[in-house]
Amino acid sequence: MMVPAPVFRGLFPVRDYDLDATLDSGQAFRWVRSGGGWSGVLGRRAVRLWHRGDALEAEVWEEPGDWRWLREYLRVDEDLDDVLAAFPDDPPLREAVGACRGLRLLRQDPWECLASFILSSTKQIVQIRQVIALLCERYGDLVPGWAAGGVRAFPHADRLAGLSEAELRACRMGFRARYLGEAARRVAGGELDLGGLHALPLEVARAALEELPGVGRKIADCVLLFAYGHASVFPVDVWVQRALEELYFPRRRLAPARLRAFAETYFGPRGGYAQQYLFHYMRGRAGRVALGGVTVAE
DNA sequence: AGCCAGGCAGAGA
DNA sequence: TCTCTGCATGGC
Repeated sequence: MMVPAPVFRGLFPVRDYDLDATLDSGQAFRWVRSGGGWSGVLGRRAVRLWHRGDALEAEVWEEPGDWRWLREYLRVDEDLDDVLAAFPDDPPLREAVGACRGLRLLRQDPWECLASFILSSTKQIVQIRQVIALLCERYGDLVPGWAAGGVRAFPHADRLAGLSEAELRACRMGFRARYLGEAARRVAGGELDLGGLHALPLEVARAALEELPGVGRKIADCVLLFAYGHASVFPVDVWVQRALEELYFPRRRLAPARLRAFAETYFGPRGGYAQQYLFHYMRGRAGRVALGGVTVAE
């Protein structure tokens, strides 16, 4: 079987960019490790990425134009020093940043981001990946890529809007099927204008997202942070809640709303970045504890 | 074999 | 405002 060779190549100088941490930090769910790098699909473009010394290398199968679509997704022009300088200077955050310096936020497509996080509720990240992979395999358009027959794009809202709840449930998404279907119908029907949210103030955009069934504060905040670039937004999930309670409020129990209120003032205008470092730090630590459980007995 | 997962909605106090 | 519960599914 002939596997088409990528025909276009781009090189993007970067500093402090940890591609592995970034693409495997639970903000995007379709990147797969391959050939020492990563394979994924952005919009209708298949992309492979590698970290090469002081640059990121990209391969694509269609005319890339000025590459702006990729530079903006990866935020290669964002200066990490500026981001880190906006953090409060405290031991927990220093530790978290030290563990994965170079972790970045992406700038994702709003529909894919919204749909993905609707599917994320009470699911492990591995499972979210599986459900999304299945959804794409069944309902995504084929685009030129690393496989001979093409690779699957993320399904458009209007494609999913035409599916029955049973068809969605068959992608193993359980009770989230009703939520995803309804979101797809409202987006496809123009009732929710995702493009228009860019121009709206943060609170208005958040309220618009929370109108969707199955979308509460946490999922709305993930979309506002990961797709719309609202850098101060601080999504609080179970991991981040654990991190805040353990690192900032040991032996106290705060209601989620109070924890969020603390986080959004304390972590400042780039709080969303701080949140991502804490999230990744806690996940990595949990993994190491699980793996190293035997060797701890010294 | 259970516990729990990048939550949310609805009900009840 | 806060707490409790049901919800599908499957990894570990």
